[in-house]
Amino acid sequence: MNEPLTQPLNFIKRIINDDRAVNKNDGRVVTRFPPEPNGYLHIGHAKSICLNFGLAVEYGGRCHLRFDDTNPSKEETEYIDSIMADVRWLGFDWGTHLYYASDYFEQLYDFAVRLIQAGKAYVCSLSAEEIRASRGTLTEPGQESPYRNRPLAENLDLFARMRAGEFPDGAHVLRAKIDMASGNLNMRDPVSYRIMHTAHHRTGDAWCIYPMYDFAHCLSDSIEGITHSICTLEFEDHRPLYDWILGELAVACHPQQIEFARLNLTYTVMSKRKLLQLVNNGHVRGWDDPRMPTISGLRRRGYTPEAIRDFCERIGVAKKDSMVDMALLEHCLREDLNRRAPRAMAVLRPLKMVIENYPADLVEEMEAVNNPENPAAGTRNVPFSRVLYIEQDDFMEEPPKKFYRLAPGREVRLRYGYLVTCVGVVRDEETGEVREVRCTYDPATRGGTTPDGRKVKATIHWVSAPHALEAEVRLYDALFSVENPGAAKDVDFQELLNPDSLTMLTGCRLEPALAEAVPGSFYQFERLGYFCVDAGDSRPGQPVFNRTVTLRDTWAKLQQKGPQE
RNA sequence: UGGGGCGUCGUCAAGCGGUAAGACACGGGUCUUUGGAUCCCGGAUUCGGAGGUUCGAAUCCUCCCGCCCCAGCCA
Repeated sequence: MNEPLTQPLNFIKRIINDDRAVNKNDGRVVTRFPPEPNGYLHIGHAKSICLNFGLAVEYGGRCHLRFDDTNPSKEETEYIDSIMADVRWLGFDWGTHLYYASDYFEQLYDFAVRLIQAGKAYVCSLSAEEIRASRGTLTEPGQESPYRNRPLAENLDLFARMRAGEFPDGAHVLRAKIDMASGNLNMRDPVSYRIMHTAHHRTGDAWCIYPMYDFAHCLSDSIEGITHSICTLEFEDHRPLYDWILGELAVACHPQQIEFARLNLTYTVMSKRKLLQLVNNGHVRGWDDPRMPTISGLRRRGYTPEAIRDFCERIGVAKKDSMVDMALLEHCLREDLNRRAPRAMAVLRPLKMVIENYPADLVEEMEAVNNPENPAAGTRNVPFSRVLYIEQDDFMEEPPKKFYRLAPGREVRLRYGYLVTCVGVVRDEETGEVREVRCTYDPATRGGTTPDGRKVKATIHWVSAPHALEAEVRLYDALFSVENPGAAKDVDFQELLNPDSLTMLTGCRLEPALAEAVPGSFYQFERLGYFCVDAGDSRPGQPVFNRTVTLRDTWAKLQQKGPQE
């Protein structure tokens, strides 16, 4: 019996279902995630990871992790480690199926020799510039290389000597012999091997010739028995070449390449090149800066793998170029964190409150709910005393309409505390600024209850001043101030950075239990947002918090819409 | 002017000839010891445009328009 499908099928699942219906590949599904180890993974890669590993899980197949390490000049071991850590953190497992294209260099070389023997490849001794010049243009065909009809034996000899290291970089390349007049530039005798006297991070100097992507990728897929080779749209033009190579070599396994649209997110950039620039130019503090769309950045920011996977599920898979609203990612995060994050009280911008009729030497332990969404999370005690800190934003001397929080003469609830009424303020003698608010409390309202049933418009959070933990809190906002920084044609994207993407706050006052918060753990600071303990800069007993995402704040929203009367 | 793709609500995205799902965002309301969460309700008379086929078209055909990718010895 088939279970009713909750999600409509995307076009890739449709293809797979059709394949299985005719028992293609004996009904197996084998996918692969093939990163090049030349940078850190980002949320766009997460989409691909969720897709490939997700299909394997769903169809009872497997997904390989394969490093596409065919260009030693830009690849590093550091990236391999981070990529594996990120894929695991996202919750996926490649089991024993960890591969490297470089593991196939010998086989790939043999395939190249076979192609030469079949008269389908030749050693071309034109320079890179000459090859470019003879490639033609988008509308004009290219010119055939004078080396195109080199005798077979000479090709074999030259190719062997290329491998043997007899020639300097650039002296020769191996080219597939296809069609210099093809409308598809990838088919105009593409380069398959180049000479590169560069040590490889895994094979050392065993090789001085390295295969190009088009040659290595399809054959690596074939060697691994991949059934569905899923990649992004820009490789659509390469599919004829993918199929040509596998066809000419008549390999037993000929995977099907399927292309989908890569992820674009508003207010950020997604190209490794641009992300690298942000890192190198010091616009962020590294690949794992909490403002980066990298997996490591999102992790440090406090995103959960669950939220990212949910997001990848919701955005769907299609072929249309698209730009997904960052608000959706944040929504997925809030939904996950709302369910799981323990609540705590924290005052980011402290304003002192003195409760005039509360005994100076009294400290009460007030019971607070850890997570109203999850009764099993229990309760905790929070100390309450005569002097507290409240949020500056929660008090206004002359409250505008629709501001329901504390103001002179007004009564509000201190969450889990008491109802208090503002009876005055103390000003700075110099500046006239409000230094503290003076209140009286109603002893009958302990815990924030109202035995007489009276209503107050607002409930605000607070922290007992003598018990507070002082801490640093970092507030993050969008990295860029425009929706699509990558689209700007005449402005460098780095000029579009949001100057307020990071706000460092010191002297924040947190409820004392937070001193024990462990790095990486997350909390909801009531009424403010979700925060996590920074995994890099926190010290025992002295956590640094990152704001992961704000809570919806309708007052803040009203303010943005325009000044209120 | 070459080749390859794509165009359904502000943003994603179902729909596959039988009369436009859903999500986010947005607006309104309910509720509330987080102005959070929850819960309701509202929205495309129409599917890039124009023709055509059909009893019937977002779905089929024709033409047109727009957007994206390709001229690395990068992936």
